[in-house]
This record gives sequence, structure tokens and C-alpha cells, in this order.
Amino acid sequence: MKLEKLTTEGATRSARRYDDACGAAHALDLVGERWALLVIREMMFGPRRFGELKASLTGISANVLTQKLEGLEGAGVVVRRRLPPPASVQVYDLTDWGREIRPVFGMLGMWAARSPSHDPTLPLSPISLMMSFQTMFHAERAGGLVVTVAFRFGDDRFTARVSQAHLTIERGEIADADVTISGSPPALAGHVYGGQPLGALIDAGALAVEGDLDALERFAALFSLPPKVGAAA
Amino acid sequence: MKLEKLTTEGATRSARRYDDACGAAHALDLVGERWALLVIREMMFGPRRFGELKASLTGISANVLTQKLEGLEGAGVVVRRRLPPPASVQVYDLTDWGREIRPVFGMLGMWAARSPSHDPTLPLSPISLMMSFQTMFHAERAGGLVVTVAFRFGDDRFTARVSQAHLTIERGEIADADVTISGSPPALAGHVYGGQPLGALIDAGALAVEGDLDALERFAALFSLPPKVGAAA
DNA sequence: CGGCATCCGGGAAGATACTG
DNA sequence: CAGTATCTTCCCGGATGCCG
Repeated sequence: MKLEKLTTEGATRSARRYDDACGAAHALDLVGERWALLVIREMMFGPRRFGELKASLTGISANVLTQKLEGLEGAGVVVRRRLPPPASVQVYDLTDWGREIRPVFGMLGMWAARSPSHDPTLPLSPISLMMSFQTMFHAERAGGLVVTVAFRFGDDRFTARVSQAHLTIERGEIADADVTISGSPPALAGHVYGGQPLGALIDAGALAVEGDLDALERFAALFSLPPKVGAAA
Repeated sequence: MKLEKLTTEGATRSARRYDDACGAAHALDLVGERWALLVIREMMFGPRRFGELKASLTGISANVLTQKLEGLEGAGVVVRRRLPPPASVQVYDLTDWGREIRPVFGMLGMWAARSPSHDPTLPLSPISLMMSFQTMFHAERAGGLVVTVAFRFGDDRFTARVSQAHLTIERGEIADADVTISGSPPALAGHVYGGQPLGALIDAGALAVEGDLDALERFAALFSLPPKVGAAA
């Protein structure tokens, strides 16, 4: 009795999308599925290989990642490219328009960091930490500070530069950094955001620093999380 | 939270959450489930009743709405209140912190409106249209314009005021509006964003205008969608 | 009517194993 | 390493019914 063909009616109702002209609703149609935004996050600093994506997204399985990349490619957010020989490997990257979603991460992160249930000690990917720096940067604290910091997280390299109260971060390492820091993203986050003394983290072997250690301290002082809800101003 | 009781199986990782310190990931844990952001959207201009929410969210079913409201209440984003007698009805509203998520809608909407697949002619809730005005407002076009516009969508009333190149929108109707417009949100969107002539919409019975029609035209000229990707500047 | 519980089908998410 | 194939789990969503 309930065997009526739903295909005829189901064709009109687009599978599982909001039929809503609201821009936010359409954004959710594009990138609202589970994992989608985090996959995008991992490409925010440039193209990445399948294995890198899978390694950075703890808990995702290969088939789900494949499926998300296909969906995002169909939405025009992601492009699949093959690097020129000899390194003719396949990589995934954001389209120009896809990369424009970046401010959403800043807003989402700033908002969620105020949640009482936010736990900054959970695992953190290198890219997440670099993006958090851009979000939690306090330009008014920079003054005339000029400093270049190099980061090494496993095989991932990033360089941050502060100049004229401006912060720029890009992938890769340059030679003339004032200080180079190696270790895990959560350990560094523990210092920058959690107030853990740098010396203790170094002694524990969680971090290693080469170069101007004082420069690193001044760099770290530029960042802080927003106050939690209900916290006194 | 209430589902954790069944995790006797090996004390596995928390049901279906990203174990990620990234702020954006935590935001998705809080409001990343299907419908959650749209439910929030409908409370952006103040408290709403269950039936209002259900009516505005075309396609949602009562049990799903209940479930989302429970989840958002547990996350501290939504509060359930009972209005004082005699109107002792139950309403849902955003917490102060929950309301702070508003900029995310602006960013998401602005980004998704540039998508080639965005269809502005789909159904639109009154609140979505009001929020889109705040997002798509071009302050530089306002000059010294001072105008107050009243909107009537069914039983929903809103008032928009432009003054000193600033736009404010709130729920409710005031007496001294320069112009009052009645009709459906998609019809008004067709004029403001779709370039459909006001006269044609009025003749077709989709919109009705009382008061200074020229003021409405000047008001509408303050808004426009961002260019689609690939479109010529 | 508003709000919530329950049952059920379908489909997405996820783990695992396997292939080029 | 980069996915694909298969199977299981469980969320989503419709329908129905209970209760204030």
C-alpha cells in the first residue's frame, strides 16, 4: 500500500537539498555535507595529494574522502590536476572561487572558540594551526615588529612573516628565518594559546627551536583566543 | 550527549564528531548537522514559535525540528522560553553567543551567491530576505539617503531604515514608514536582485505598495548580488 | 494546535578488504 | 600510494499517534 512509485515525485524533489534561495542554504548544499569543509581547509594553502588529505583528516576513510572530493569537484570548488613530469602525480586544489571561502573559516573558528565545549588540546593539523594564526592575530600588538618564523611539522613546512602590523603565512620554508620551530601542532598551540612555557615544552621534547628564541616569544604574544562565553571581560 | 549511553562498545571515539581542535571543526560539531544553521537563521531576528519555524523551513518535519532544537539547546546556542501570561506560549530563541554567529551567514551567503548553480528564484523565507539585505547592502550607494520601509509578508512584519549610509532592520512595524510593501519574499527579491520592474510585479498582483513608491525604488537600488564566478567585471 | 515519542524505509556515512 | 568494492551502521525524514 505504500509501494507507490516515489521516483516520479522524487525526481522533482532534488535528492537531499534545501530548496531555498537563501545564499547560506545554497552554501550548505555545496559544502554542508560532513567532512566537506574540513577537506577544503586542508587545501587552503595550496594543492595536496590524496594521501596528505587522508593523513590530515583523522578519522576519515578513503572512500568517504573520494566521495567528498568528487562532490566538491562537481560543485566547482575543487579541481583535480596532474603535476607536470617528472613528478606526474595527481593533486587536488581549490578553484579561485573555492579559495574565496576562507573568511568563513575565520568567522566559524572565532565563534566556536568561544564555546564552553571547545577543547583546544585535541589533535590539530598543521594547516589548522596556520589558519588559526591568521584568525587570532592581533595586529594592534605587533607595533613595528618584524620577524620571520619557520615551522616544521613532520614533512610540512610553513613560513610566517610579521611586518608592518601584518601577518602573511605561506607553505614552504625560506632560508633566512629568524627562528625555526619543529614539533607537533598541538604542542605549539599549547604554548601560543594555552600559556604553556616554551622551556617546559622544549625540555619535554615536544618542541625544538633553532635561532632567536626571543623572536619566537614576541611572535607568540601576537595571538590569543577570544574569551569564552560567560567569562568576565 | 544523551547518545553516549550506547557507546559501551569498546568506548569508541565520540559518536560522530570530529576530534579536532580546529575552531571550524568544532563549529561543525555544534551547528554542522543538517538543518541546524537554517533553524538558527530563522531566529536571527528574535524568538519564534515551533510552528513558525516549521512553516519557514520548507521540507523539514516536526520530529527533525524537535531534534535539531534539542541539539542546539544542548550546545548552548538556543534557549527555550515561556512567554509570560497571558500569552504563556513556548518560544525558542538564540542565546547571546548563538546570535554572534550572524557574520557567518553573511560570509556564506556572499560566497554561495557567486556560485554558478545558485538559483535566486527558489522559495525564500522572509527572514532570509531581510538577512540578504544586510549582506548585500552597498553603503557607498546610500549617500545621504534617509528612508524607512515597512514589509508585510503574511503575518510577518519587518522595518528597514536607511540613515547615514547605515542600514538597520528589525522585526515589527512602525507607523511612520515612508513606504509599505506587501507580498511574497521571492517577488520582492525578483525586483531588488532580479531586476524585474516594480510596475510589472504590482500589475501581476505579486506585490502591493502603499506610500512613496519612489522611496522604495531608491531603497532597492542599494542592494545587488555579487558577480557570478567567471562573469566579466 | 503545539510539541514530542515511536516505527519504519531509504540513503548517506563509515570500516574493511581489495586492486592497479 | 591512490583509490575501488562491499558490507554494516545509523542518521534523515515521513507517517502516525499520544498528550496537554
